[in-house]
Amino acid sequence: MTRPSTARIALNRPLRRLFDYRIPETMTVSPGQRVKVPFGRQTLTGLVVETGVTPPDGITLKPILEVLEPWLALPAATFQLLSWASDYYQHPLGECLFTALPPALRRGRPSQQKQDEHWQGTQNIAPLPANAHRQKALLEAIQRAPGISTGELVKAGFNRTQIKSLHDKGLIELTEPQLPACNQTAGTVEGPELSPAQLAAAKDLPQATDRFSATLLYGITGSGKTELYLHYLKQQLQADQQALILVPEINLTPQTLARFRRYFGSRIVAWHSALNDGERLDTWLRIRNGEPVILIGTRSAVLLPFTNLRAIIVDEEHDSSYKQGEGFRYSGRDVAVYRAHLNKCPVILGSATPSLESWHNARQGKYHLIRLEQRAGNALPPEVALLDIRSRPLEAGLSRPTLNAIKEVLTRGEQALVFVNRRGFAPIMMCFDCGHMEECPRCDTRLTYHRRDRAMRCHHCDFQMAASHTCPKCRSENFKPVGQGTERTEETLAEQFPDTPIVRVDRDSTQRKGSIQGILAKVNSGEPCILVGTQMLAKGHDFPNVTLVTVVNADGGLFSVDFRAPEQMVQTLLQVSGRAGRGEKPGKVLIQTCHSDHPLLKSLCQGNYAALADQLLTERQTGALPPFRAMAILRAEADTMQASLQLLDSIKPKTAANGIETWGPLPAVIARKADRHRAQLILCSNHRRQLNHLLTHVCQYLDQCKLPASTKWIVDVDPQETG
DNA sequence: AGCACGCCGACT
DNA sequence: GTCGGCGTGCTC
Repeated sequence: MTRPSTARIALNRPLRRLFDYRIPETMTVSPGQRVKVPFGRQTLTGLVVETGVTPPDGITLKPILEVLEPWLALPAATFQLLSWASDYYQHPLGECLFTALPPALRRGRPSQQKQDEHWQGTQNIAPLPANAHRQKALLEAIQRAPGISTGELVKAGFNRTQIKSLHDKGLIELTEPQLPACNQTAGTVEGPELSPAQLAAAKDLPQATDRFSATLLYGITGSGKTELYLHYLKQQLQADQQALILVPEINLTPQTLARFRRYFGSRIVAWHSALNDGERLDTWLRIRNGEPVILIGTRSAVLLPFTNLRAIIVDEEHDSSYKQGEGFRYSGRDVAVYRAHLNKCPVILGSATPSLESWHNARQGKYHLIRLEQRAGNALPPEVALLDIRSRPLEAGLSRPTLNAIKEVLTRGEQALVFVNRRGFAPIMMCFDCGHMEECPRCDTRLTYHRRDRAMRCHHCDFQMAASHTCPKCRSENFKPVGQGTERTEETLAEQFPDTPIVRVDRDSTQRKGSIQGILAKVNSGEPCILVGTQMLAKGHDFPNVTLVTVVNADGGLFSVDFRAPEQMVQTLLQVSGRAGRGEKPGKVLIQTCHSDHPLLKSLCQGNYAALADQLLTERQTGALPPFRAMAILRAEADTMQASLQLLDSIKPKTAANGIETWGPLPAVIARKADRHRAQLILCSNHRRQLNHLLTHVCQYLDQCKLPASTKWIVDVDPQETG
């Protein structure tokens, strides 16, 4: 067999092309290996994609300069996963591959903790010189223990020259490391105690097999999904196997980790955005070496180079933060399902409010559905009621009956939670004489008013200015904040309940690191208090003494331009409702709305997400929307709206072919952001394959278009936001 | 993305 | 006369 003399290399550049290089005769390279190559005038780190390729005509190949380490930076399975994702999400392969490397390996030198080479014998038989006793002994040692490392061989009295000599003769070859011995501390607890309902669900979870399976675990809030995950891993995961648990960023708290560590000790390893480069490299190498860890991580953990992954769990699978919103726009959840598929292992998607995508898959029988519809312990599901606030006087958004309900709870010595759904409802300054509202000079947005420092800020660029006391246009003094923010609600509540502590939880009040932990500790002391907050309060936290949840305004999601808005509204409201009555006391939820007869809100009161999801799916089917069709968005931004629209218009004719439907091009909902004019073209198809092919074609076309540097375009497959 | 080349305005 | 602005083009 002759050694290949050429290699195709991917670079960490936003280029939808690969570059071919000559492999010097003294060098061997394999796909997945890191190399150093000349590129123009610079020297870059590249990843080998393929060897033995035929380079394009008329190009003289430059040589690969160096192989950075003998082992594969991306093992075959991970490499395959990323190649698929690159194609599916239409993002350049080089950038996809490099996002799966820790920052320390993305450029520059080989890792400091240089990994040992591991050896095994080959099929080749070649005579060794009669006097080569040491080489003969070395070969035997390697054949006795395939996977033995250079370091171990040196310790056994061999030297590197002897190893190199056998390698050059083709008698030994590089191989994967053996699994390292576990020197891990075990958990202190055997396994979680399960309720009868949990036990029944546990029996229904997939058995450890070498087959792909996808399971949707639909478990209402407080039903104890985490215990099920723990139980499952205890039962099914063998001591030498790896598992992955994906969680949304804000759920990855020290408490979550501690809970898992009680059962699995140091086998639990965390992966999240707060790790530094050293910790990243360390964890990455442990995974790469096949250490049998159980990794709990956020979105990007799904791209880690597991070599023995036998189970994947995606918690809160409906959470929109699984979709990356920029660059390589992958969905951690969807990549996880594909990874399980490639890997032939089970994946479990868990949620109290499953995404319509997963719900649809379950209804179609693609996913196995497990229902867990009983709360653990004695907790009862909360009672949900609508409160129509049309023609009712409001105090900073709160009606009299709502305030009375809060008062009642406080007198019983319990706690209340006031949820402000701020989305699209930020406080703005308005003149009550001329109607003037302050706008951002660089964006098509209103400035929002921040009372704390009397500043007007744009939430879409970095613009800010001092707030004025009088209308800048007509000089009227009748210039006041309108709309609902957490600050105003907090203020009003403080007036109404002067003797009760008010705890505000939102991005501003939790900016100081760790302050949320302090806040939550205070709440869990159980003293009567009122919690005021945004989305952050809806997720995962357990407040045993909260017995009343009020939603200031539920109507934001009912009439939005975004087709996902109703789904997200229902999910958020149910998640926040789940905060009520998690202890012994029953909980109550009061939702203020101007549309108490809206069918979606009426169903919400039944507390039955399954019925709601069915209802929402019917609407999606009628509208021929995802998950019934595949969707992608082509977005453009330029110095003028005309340039953006023109670019998209030039694409539209190319989509006419076979079953691709397009909407637009239309200016984005926020048409101008930081003085850039934005537009989009929505593409839909009944056949994902067809849409994918079209997108490949469109990207190819746009790549070769000579566009002005200021005009940018991107593709978003399975978009989360349609604005 | 970098990085160089290239062609027009305000400085020694 | 040059230093340097960022538009455009190329990287195996």
